[in-house]
Amino acid sequence: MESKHCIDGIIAALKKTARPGKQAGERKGYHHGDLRTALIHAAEDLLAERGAEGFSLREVARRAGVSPGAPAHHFSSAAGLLTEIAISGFDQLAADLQRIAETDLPPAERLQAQGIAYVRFGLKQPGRFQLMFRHDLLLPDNDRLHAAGKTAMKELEETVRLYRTAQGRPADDAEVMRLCLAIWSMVHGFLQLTLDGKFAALAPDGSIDAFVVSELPAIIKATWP
Amino acid sequence: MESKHCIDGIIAALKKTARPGKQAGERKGYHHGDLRTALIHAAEDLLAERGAEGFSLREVARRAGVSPGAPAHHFSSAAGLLTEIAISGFDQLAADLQRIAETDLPPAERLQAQGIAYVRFGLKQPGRFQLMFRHDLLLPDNDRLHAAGKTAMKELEETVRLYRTAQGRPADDAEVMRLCLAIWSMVHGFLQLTLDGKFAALAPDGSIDAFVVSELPAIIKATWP
DNA sequence: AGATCGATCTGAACACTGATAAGATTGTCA
DNA sequence: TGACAATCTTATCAGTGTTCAGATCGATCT
Repeated sequence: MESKHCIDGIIAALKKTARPGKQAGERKGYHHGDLRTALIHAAEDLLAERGAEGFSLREVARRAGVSPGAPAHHFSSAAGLLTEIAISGFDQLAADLQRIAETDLPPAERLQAQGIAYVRFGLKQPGRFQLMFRHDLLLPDNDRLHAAGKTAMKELEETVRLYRTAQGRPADDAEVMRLCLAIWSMVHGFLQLTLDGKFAALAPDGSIDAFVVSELPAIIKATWP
Repeated sequence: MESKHCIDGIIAALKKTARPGKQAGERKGYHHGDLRTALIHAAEDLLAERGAEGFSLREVARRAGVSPGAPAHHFSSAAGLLTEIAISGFDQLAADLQRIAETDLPPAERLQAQGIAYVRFGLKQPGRFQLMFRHDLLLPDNDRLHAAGKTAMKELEETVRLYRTAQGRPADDAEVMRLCLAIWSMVHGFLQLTLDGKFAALAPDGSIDAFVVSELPAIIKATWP
């Protein structure tokens, strides 16, 4: 009995890490085995390929080799599936920011690095990033989603507090919040405008990402030296 | 002959300003008379009610009292109609910014006022604003759209140039561009995050607009004094 | 071991969407 | 008046998310 349960756990873990089922038709029988995570993986792939607007729940089911009605047994709706992906996106973002917070860089450089990391995150995963800020595609009032978003922002908040105190300026909650909103807004807007192609004319050779990554540090450092 | 054409012009002008056809069934006969502008008005109303995601070309046709296929004779596609609305949005935004540029405020206050005007524009017309930055819903490579966007940004650019020279700091093209990107990114990101509800937790009494309008000036002035 | 039962998936609906094409209608112009 | 081009209707197509009765399967209980 006990050994059986143990083996089941190992098998389930192997299935998750091995990422099977990406090819349709790999299924053993009527039951998929781990459809929930297979759907999430398929959705992440689709999001990476076509962006948030090219997403389609039926296409995800198709890629998982399953009928259009199958996802309903694992997610309340398309928004439910997308919400999971948005949550893991905020988790990844928080991890990226935390990695910088744990360095021994001076506060100013730490702040700048976090801003750059925010933009890099969005450039690497445009579809996922834009999804994270499309509340019309996500479940409203989802506690885990809100919590994940706040966790990511806490990373920035702590850095801002250090930055202010290192500057010898007041670091009360109101001042910290204002600077948080300021830098978050700037990197977020910069990223959104980039992803929407509004800076296309500024990059002569057509490589927007290169332009963005080269100009952004100068912009941030000029604003918050 | 000539008087007839003249009268036709007057009638057409009256129709445009009077905004008829908002109620379905007001049509005289088989032909609508001024369906193109009626569709634009209906689309603007729908956008104001349900936002960019609630938009539907069929619903617009329904509101104009016309069949689903009718819009195809006036716009190449749904994106064609939405592009017209985005263009007029950039025109309005440019006018708002220009109104401030024509005042005799000192450059710093002028810059701050333009940032605040940008956010106010988006708060007043959230659906239209978000549409303006959803290139997946608009016609790609539309010259008039790109031109309208650039015109709006020129208003900001001139103010930035004044601001830099008034500060006695270098105002070459590269520096002006960087500051333009910085302030545009911040107000744009601030607005996007607000409209996506990411600041909802910060406004205690639930009135986000009031919170935003009260905090934004402090944030901008703290960043660019 | 065998029956049962809940979880899982299918397949077919339903009500939508945007786009397209053939035909009906109308205004205009020669 | 007749012809023509612009305009609008109607029907159709392919696609979407969601729902639901029924098929299938794994696991659990007797």
